[in-house]
Amino acid sequence: MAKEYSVVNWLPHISVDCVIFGFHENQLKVLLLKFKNTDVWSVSGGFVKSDEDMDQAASRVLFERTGLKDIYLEQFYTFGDVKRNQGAIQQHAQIQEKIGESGVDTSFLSDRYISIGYYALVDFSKVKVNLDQMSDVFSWNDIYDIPTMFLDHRAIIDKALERLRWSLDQKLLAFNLLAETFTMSELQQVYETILGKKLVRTNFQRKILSMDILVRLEKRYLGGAHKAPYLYRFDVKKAKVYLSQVEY
Amino acid sequence: MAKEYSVVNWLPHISVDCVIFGFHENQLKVLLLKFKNTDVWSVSGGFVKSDEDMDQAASRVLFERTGLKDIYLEQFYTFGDVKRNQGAIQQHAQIQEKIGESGVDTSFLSDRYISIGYYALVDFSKVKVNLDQMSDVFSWNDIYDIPTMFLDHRAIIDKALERLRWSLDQKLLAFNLLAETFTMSELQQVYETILGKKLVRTNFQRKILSMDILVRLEKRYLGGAHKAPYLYRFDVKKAKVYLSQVEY
DNA sequence: CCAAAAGTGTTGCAACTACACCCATGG
DNA sequence: CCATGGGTGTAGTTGCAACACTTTTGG
Repeated sequence: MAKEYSVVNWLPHISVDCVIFGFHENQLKVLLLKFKNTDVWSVSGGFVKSDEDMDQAASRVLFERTGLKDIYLEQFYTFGDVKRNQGAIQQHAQIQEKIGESGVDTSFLSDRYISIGYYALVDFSKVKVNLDQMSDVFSWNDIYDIPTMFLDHRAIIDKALERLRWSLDQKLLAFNLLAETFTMSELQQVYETILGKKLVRTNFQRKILSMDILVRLEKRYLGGAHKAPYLYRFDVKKAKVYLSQVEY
Repeated sequence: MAKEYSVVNWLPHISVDCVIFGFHENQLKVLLLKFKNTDVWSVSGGFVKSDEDMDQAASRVLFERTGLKDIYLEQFYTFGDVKRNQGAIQQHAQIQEKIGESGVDTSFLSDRYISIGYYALVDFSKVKVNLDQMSDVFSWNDIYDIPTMFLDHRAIIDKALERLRWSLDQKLLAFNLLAETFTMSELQQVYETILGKKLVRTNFQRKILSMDILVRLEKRYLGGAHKAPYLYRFDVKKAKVYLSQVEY
């Protein structure tokens, strides 16, 4: 009772899972957390406060994990099977035992949860990862190399990726994974790693430039013995014009 | 306590809203219910049992409302703003008062709910609508003529329609809105009403027939003073072959 | 000089659009 | 006969894929 004034009211049986994508070393990566003393990984999850929009809850989870605000977030699917955790009963027991040792209350792990899935696109270089209470390690995993995941988190990642591929061109999402300025070949590599296939440079360049959504800046000098590439910046206003012109 | 053995356990703060589409009089219709003694309409909603998958809950809601099973259902979005009901406080008060008169407990109307949105595609001629406790009238409304809706149900319908347009070709959904057999021009009208634009008959016909997903049956004789149209049946097996052949 | 970067040109394919036009047929 | 249904042909367009080729330039 003494602490009641500070008790946060969480909506029961509802969670938010946030698949965080980043681009690094020419590959698309997902941020994963490992439960303490186990080999089980998970995406970043959280709960929803009773006075909080779901989108806000997802933003909060993302902020807690990465320190970033104003990040691209998209809700993609809600996972609500009773047996989402089927085949993971042992996983539960193992995790509860291992984490329980550190004094964290893990009883919620065996409750039924309906989880609203979001994915986030972040500038890898800006992320400062904070672990949660139950995790001791984090990792940026290549999307084609996902380890054993908690519950149905593998399916959640797959569905997120499917939707990301989908929205990539429709919403010009690739730029959310890059720094402020980038070269054309970096952009092409983002496309290639997300779509999982090689693209022809000349055609890709033509396509992107014809959208008229980029501003070309000075060149990037790295001291290589060759011509320096141009840097580009994504122009939000131009992008809006472009997106509004695309028919539907 | 005497009734405790039969009490169903519902997940709190979670609801399922089901947008039911049908095709009638050459138009795409949505099934709406009107709250007793009010002018406020809603789509078909329900709650989720604690031992029930979300998809099952949606199927159950659909069955209760239409008497139909094994119907195409697709989850399309989850609505979770705290103020989903903003601007509808008066709506609440009005509805609670009006419906309260008939002895139905409506206290849940003012709770916060996270609603998982599904849409269903039904054969209009097979539906036998059952009202729920709170409604006294139902109506199949043209999608371009939606009345004042409960809470954010207008936004829910719009989002469902957007997704339906989207999945129409990808998943060959049009056939779910037609009877077992249908003519080519009926099919074309389904496409036209969903997409909201006229299509050129010859091109449409070529496109559909080239998919090789239909079986042509005998002609339909209605006694008109002109050539009778062919009837077609959708062939599920052929459709699967077609969909698996379409690249991505 | 030379390797990387940037850009142009062209060819061919596939899909779609818009029409013109023809044949079939029920009553 | 004739209104409706069913189908073919085709010309123009667009977008994209593939690839050859040229030009630029940092060090």
